[in-house]
Amino acid sequence: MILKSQVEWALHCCAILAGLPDGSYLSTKALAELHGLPKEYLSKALQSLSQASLVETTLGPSGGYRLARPSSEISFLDIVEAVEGKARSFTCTNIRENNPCRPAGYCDSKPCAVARVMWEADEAWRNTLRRVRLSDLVDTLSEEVPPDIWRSTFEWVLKRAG
Amino acid sequence: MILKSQVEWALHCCAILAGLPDGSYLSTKALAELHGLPKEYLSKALQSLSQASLVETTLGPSGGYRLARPSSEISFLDIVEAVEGKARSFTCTNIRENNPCRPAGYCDSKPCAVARVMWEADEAWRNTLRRVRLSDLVDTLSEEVPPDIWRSTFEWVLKRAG
DNA sequence: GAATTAAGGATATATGTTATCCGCGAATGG
DNA sequence: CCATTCGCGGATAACATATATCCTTAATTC
Ligand code: FES
Ligand code: FES
Repeated sequence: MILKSQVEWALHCCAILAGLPDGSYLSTKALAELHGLPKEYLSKALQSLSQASLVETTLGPSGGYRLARPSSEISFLDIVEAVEGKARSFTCTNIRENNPCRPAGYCDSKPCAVARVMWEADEAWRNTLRRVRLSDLVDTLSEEVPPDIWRSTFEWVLKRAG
Repeated sequence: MILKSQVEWALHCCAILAGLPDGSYLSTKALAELHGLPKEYLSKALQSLSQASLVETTLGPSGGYRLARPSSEISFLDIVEAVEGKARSFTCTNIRENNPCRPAGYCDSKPCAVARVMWEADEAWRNTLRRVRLSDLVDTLSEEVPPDIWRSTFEWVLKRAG
């Protein structure tokens, strides 16, 4: 069980978009250069964010992406699910139905106890991600990233934002 | 992010092994028939359990698998990690190092804030699985599975256990 | 009109999952 | 001793998914 690397990309890109001034956009090209990522493939991740209505886009020169909502109203889970999908990590294939001792046509009243535990763990994972807002991440980063790097990064970004 | 189907298989097999009388073994063949699974491939999952020292094996006719510890001392996490591996679901590829605004040779003091949140969620998932014991599963199943199916299943199993 | 952009389709490659087959050595039962 | 039954590990193939690139289209800017 491994998450796509696109998850890391999308989270970092959203953190950058959260720091943009209102009304300006940042292009895939800039985000790819900033993070050293393949532009074409990063574009797929950003499209996922767009389809999930987490970001808005505009075309043409000075076009690109911006957040569709304030960063305090976007959770880690929103971003992770946009890229990774909302499907649960554990899928029950109902192997209990193959038990040869079962009467034919017997129908279970509940989902399997095994699956319920696995789904509970999945929910715990999602709840953790649900509780962390994008704005929390930006707060943490602005504390931890050395001020000169933080500043020069946003100068770099603003130079390319439309 | 999706778990292997072997996880479902291993958990169900362990639940059966937990119901075996002391000292007896159950073969891959029996476990595969009981759950309608490909014998050869299920064998790989059981080998993983064996390598993790969750089960003990013996060879020859009347050989097979049994739990290496009481079911109250085996957690869901033990079983899931045996099959799925202990690696975290999120791997940080350090894309922050590619920031062109970074001074060359700058070294981060902490893991990235993004990764820390993802790892925290991973821990929440593992903690949920850690808290559930195999014996808890057996208790739940013995309550929920209709008594006649439960009984005939173990008759079926005992007939094949060595 | 020329340049730039996001979007989406097609395609290729790498990796991981699922599955099967085989041979080995150990244990059992006759 | 011998045939059978096992777990174990290696090799291999089929299939799905993740990663990556390329191309076309339509919208936007200047
Ligand atoms: S049958 Fe699917 S988890 Fe039990
Ligand atoms: S650099 Fe890997 S999660 Fe931030």
